[in-house]
Amino acid sequence: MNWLEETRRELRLDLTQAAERARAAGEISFETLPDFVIERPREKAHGDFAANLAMLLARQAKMPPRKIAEAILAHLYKEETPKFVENVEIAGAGFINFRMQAHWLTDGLADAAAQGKHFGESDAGGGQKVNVEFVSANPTGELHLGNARGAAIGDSLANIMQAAGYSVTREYYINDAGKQIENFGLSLEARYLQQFGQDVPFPEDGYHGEDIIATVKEYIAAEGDKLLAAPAAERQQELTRYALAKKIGAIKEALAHYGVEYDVWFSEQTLHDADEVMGAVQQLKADGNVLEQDGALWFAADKFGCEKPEVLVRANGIPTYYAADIAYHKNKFQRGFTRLINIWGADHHGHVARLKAALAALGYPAEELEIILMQLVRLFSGGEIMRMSKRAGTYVTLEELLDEVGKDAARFFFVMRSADSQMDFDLDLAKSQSMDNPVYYVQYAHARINSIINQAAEQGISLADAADVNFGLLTEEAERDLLRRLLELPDEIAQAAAQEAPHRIAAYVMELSALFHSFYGACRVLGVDADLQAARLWLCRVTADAVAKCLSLLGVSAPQKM
RNA sequence: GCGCCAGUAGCUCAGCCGGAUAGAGCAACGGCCUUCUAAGCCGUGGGUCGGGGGUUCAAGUCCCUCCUGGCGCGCCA
Repeated sequence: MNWLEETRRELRLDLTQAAERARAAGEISFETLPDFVIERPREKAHGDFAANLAMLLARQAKMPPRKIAEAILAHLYKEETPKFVENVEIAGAGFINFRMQAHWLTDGLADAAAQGKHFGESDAGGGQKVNVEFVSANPTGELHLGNARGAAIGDSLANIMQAAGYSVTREYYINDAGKQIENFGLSLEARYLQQFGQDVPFPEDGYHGEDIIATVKEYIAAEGDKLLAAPAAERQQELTRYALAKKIGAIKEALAHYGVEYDVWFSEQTLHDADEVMGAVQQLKADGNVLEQDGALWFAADKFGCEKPEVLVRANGIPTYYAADIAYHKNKFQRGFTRLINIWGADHHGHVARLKAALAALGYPAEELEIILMQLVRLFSGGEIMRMSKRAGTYVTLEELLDEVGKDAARFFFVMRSADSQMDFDLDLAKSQSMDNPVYYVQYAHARINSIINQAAEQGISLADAADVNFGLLTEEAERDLLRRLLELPDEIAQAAAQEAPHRIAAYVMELSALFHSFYGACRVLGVDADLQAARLWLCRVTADAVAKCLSLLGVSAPQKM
């Protein structure tokens, strides 16, 4: 339970009771009390909390909202004394505004201080088992900017949901089966044979990258020419196995540099090996949801809200990626997850409806599969949009990005924007002016606070026991503005989790930092009256912890000094 | 043609279940370093929230329609 939530709960109860009494007294009439909100007004002049109850009752009660508000107020706090409410007034179109007593805010700081590093966390998620799958890039290549965005969003969302009381598993789906892997094997084989002087043709849509040649050379250095005599199928298989392990290792390493660690690396091949793909197809068939046409097997997706049927098994007998994906998501539900979140590039959105349709046909709650479609990252350089192309040298890998701007700036940059806004990534800007990244503004706030606390320690002043501190001494406007926003941290985290919107945390921590910088300019911490100093030191401590928590949720470091 | 996302200050973007006078950063201009980090603070200017209609006590937010940009609509993944 957090301070704001607790307060809102009490105010809601108070208002509900007052409205019931007003009805009992025959002053207003309504069937059921509407689901009103208690919000924090943007304008400080409107008090600490505002309720829209009277406006929502207007229709039922057939009275003007302000009259209703008056009737409710006539019964509010008549029989009991409120714990924190200073006064209540009617304003605007019929808002009921609550102004809290001064100590309500500072008691909130005491409450936060007592929670220590856990301040901000909640059990809003109720321990729900959530699977967050992100990046899942093709394991035959390197990670690029789009993957970097997906990784930042997915990992941060997982962190945030964990802090909000969900039980989160981070998962990477390895597409190590299917046509592109077959192609990969053929490419490797061709390069392998070419290394031994054989003039073999390179597959038409093979992997032309230099990295394939390098991988083959590494293999030869370690294992020699033993595959020359092997049957082609075995040769391809062995080279594929070796190269995939290398590639996946490199992907893991790049992600680790980016601060991303997965709980599960899920291999698509295992689904085929365990017959889960055909198993899912068979289940759809048994339920009469497939049809045969042109030699292929189709899922009747049109029976489940889609436009047309979709191919599950090709005429050549090989199941499609779609069939494997159905089996994969079925597998996730079977592992006990009750909520599935996937971060996908916007170019995959055509796949969403048919995947949900198939899961619904299999009897799973498709609405618990949430697919966050992340708009694509467009590379921008010299004022022009460029295609990501290896040949033109405009292909930017995650590792290169990390070398250029570093983990903190990269992750903050990507998680600052909401997933559904398109991003233009200006390479020149990222390289030349990374200091413009707001991440430094936030980190600077953390370093500044740390500096104050360190200096206090050097003067032999340590943080007092929070129970002994008179937080009521914090009366300056800058202190109270900071504190007011600080206490919203648990709400912000819970809301970012519920809305699956990690960018909200970035926005929040920027605001919190701005409020701290203002406070810093307006109030001295060290060298003031000892009791005031003790209270301000605590305000600093809790602020620093809140900033550090937000940054850590975003995968960004909180430096002690800058 | 159909579907998804976007259109908010000069630029990049926030804006939570509809709430009161639409915000931030950057850019521009003017101030503030002999006291805790100036990677900072304080102040000023800047808006038909793409256009039009509708619902509502209340619309940037919901509905309809049109315009513009991006991405999809494969027996690819």
